[in-house]
Amino acid sequence: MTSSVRRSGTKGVARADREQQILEVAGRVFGERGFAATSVADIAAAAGISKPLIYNYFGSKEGLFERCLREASSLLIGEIERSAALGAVGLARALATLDGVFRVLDDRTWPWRVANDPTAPVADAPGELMGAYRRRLEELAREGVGELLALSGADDALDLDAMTAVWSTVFGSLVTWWCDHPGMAPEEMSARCERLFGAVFGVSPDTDRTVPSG
Amino acid sequence: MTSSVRRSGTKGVARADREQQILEVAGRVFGERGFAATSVADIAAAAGISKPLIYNYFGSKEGLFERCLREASSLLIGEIERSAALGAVGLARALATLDGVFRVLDDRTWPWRVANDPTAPVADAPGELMGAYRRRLEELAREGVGELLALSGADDALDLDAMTAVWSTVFGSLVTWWCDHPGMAPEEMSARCERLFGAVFGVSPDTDRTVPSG
DNA sequence: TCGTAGTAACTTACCCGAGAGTCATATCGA
DNA sequence: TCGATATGACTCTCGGGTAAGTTACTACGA
Repeated sequence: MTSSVRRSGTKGVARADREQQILEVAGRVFGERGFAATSVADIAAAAGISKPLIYNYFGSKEGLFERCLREASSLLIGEIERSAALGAVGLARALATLDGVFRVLDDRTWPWRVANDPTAPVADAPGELMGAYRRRLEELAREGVGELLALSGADDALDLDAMTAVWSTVFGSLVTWWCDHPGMAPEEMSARCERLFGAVFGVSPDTDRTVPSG
Repeated sequence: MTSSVRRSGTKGVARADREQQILEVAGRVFGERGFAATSVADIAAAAGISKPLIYNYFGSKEGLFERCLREASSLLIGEIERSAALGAVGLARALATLDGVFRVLDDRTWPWRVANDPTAPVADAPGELMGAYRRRLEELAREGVGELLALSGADDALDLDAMTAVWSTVFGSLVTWWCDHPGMAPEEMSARCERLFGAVFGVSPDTDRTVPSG
């Protein structure tokens, strides 16, 4: 007579499957509480497995986080570069980028939260990855912002720098606001962004007024 | 013959003075590394005293942080309300508010960093304080944003909500960017903000175009 | 001008719990 | 029966918090 509760031993889950399952759960938990505030035991419990299994698969808490971060950043950067490659310019490009991000995060927002986790470790692999992710996004943002500033005749390097920082956080705050309102469809949020940009710039989005993306 | 290194016992510093000194040092360290990443021992070392003295004065790590946060939020909210009371409207009010914050933080930016520390505890007194600070700022921001949206005929409650979030982060990112560029004079940064707003809105600041503050 | 007692300021050396990480062992499918 | 999958029960370090003792300033009586 075997107990209904299996106490140890294989559960017949293949290594690759288990790995994916852990990554998905870990991403969700890291996304909710942040790296610093979640323990490996939390993740193990959420995944219905034991702590050593995680160490067996990922080596360390940082290693696990790094994998989540890698998935998150490649998902986001991939989407944003795809939107950029669409060829839209200015305001339209900004809206297309936002729309792409909303769609790719629909019903699975943890990649955004993980990629923007303020409690992520600064050193080692996660820190490098985070830095690379930020630099790439900033690069893309800088393009669009540069066009906008050039139009106004402003060519100060620090102005461009500051404006890029501002645009990045605008983009980020729209996505974060949407993440905090679960159940709102991507199209609905995209429409909202269009309205808001229209209200600020006083133009309709098909105008080729230059506005940053990314 | 007394040793040149005093090992324990009073150093002749009055309680009130010591308290102020610890608060200033703690604010700086909390501001640099964030609440979660700084230990009480770090602060003690930076202040040149021992850990128990901090507990004697402030009861707990959270208690110490709460005092720093209290000072920071009252400084910032005080300044922002003062700017609001100046009576400027729209873009001019936004610029006046930014200018006030730059001036009050000049050469002492930790209050901003502490008040915006993403690793601050969410529960208990610090959490309450942080929440109150955020709500107050949001209230002020909502005023100006509401005017702007009303102009465009947009009256959706969630639009207002999202736009308020965006404006708050724009404000925040300008201040944070400035904090990350030490040595830049408040007037210089204010001028920069004016240029940037001009580039975005395509208007000069004395236009009474409605734009949020706070 | 000296003890000397009282008190406020301060430190050393410790406790203790949380959480990262490890080891020996158990179970199962082929 | 062998190797892959899995776990219970540990160790160890870090950091918040404390108990108990040390030093110096002050007041005051002789």
